[in-house]
Amino acid sequence: MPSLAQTSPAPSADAPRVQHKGQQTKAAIVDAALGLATQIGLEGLSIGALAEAMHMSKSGVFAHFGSRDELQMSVIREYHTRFEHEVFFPALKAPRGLPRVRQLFDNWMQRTSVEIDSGCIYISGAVEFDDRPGPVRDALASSVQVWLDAVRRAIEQAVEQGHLRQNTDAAQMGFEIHALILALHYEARFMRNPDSLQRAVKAFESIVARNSAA
Amino acid sequence: MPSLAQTSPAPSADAPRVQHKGQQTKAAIVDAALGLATQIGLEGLSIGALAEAMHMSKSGVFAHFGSRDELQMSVIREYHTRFEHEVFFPALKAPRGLPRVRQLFDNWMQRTSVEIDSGCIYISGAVEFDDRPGPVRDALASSVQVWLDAVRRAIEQAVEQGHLRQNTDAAQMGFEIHALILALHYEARFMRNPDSLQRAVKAFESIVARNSAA
DNA sequence: TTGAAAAAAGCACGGTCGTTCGATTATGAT
DNA sequence: ATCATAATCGAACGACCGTGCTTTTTTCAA
Repeated sequence: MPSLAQTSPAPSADAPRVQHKGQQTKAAIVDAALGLATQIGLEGLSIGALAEAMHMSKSGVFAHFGSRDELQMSVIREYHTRFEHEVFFPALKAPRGLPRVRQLFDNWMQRTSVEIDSGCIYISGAVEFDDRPGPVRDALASSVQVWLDAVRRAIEQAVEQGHLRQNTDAAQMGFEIHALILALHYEARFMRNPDSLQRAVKAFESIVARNSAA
Repeated sequence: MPSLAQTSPAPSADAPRVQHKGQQTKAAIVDAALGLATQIGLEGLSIGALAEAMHMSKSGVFAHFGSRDELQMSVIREYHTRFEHEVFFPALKAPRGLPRVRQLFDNWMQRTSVEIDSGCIYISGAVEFDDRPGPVRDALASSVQVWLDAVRRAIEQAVEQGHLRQNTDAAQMGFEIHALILALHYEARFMRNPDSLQRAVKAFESIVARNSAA
């Protein structure tokens, strides 16, 4: 489920015409599952704990997915969608070019800051599945790749607009920005270092300055 | 178990005079446990699987540690020691200042590159324990902190030596270098992007250049 | 070579896991 | 209101988990 709209924000035609009871319940389960997964990871997410949180039986929850893999992938899809709506789409309102790159990073960092308390499944999932082949890993990796590509495209546009130096390596700059997000998450969430946010901001400005057009 | 020698490489006086059978076995278990933990994480490490790998009974393995926590902490201590010997101590042979900072980063990156196949428990552990208080988390966090502090000290020395600008923010530079390692691990190991290593090298050079004395 | 101490094994326990299946209840179109 | 269908439950399964106990085997010094 790529999206992160190369062209348009997509009509999100997932929802059926009339919401049957089952679909509402399933949506509620996925919502609760996402909440659990951000805290204890996709691997730590158990059907039993999820059922308890939902005040349902294990088998009642299970029936909506048919397998644990499907449950995990549903969570990933939901996370993808929310990431789009909280980070990507709002940044499209900023003018194409450097302003939009800044807005993307700001939103991304903002979300990561919130996730200092809740956790980010793009980061925890990468660690949990980096050695475990299968459909869940694939879904996670492709979801992340779609987002990283979107960031790189925004940087390329900033070059085209003349905001960044003509010889800017967009993929390189994307790598360095991604690095800052990972360090922010690591040092703030795990090491409990409160300076991390301003460290990330400062480093971002250095990167922009270095690649800025004269 | 800090070390990462503020002053001297420490005589490592852990080993008893005469190695009794038990200690040899325990060392072999910890070695195998570290191998398992780097692949499937400290949380994924199970006593049953470890016993099977050692061709021992579960209770035979268990008796050496008394609890799973102790097993995990033993693994962390072992990793700490190896990290010291593979990354930190060798870099001390480089002259104090920028050369040593470069050597530290090179060794660190080298190790991370190897860990693209095996995994790094400082990274996976951070994700697994960022929300789980307890002695294991504490051991892990303090072990990481000791290393990050050592990197920062090396940068400070490079400032003192006049290799880096006088107003260099050593903690900031340490943050940015750490970020590159995290991104290298993420993009190479999880995203399977082969360009990651040179991306990290290039970014490191940018950081050094920006902070270099005129 | 003996014998105490250390190490390892064997077995069982309560618990949680994902999953299956048959029975039961709730839903919603006719 | 009827009734097929969808949703949920309850119980059970085999597997694995960490851990505690008791017994057997191995080690090593006297």
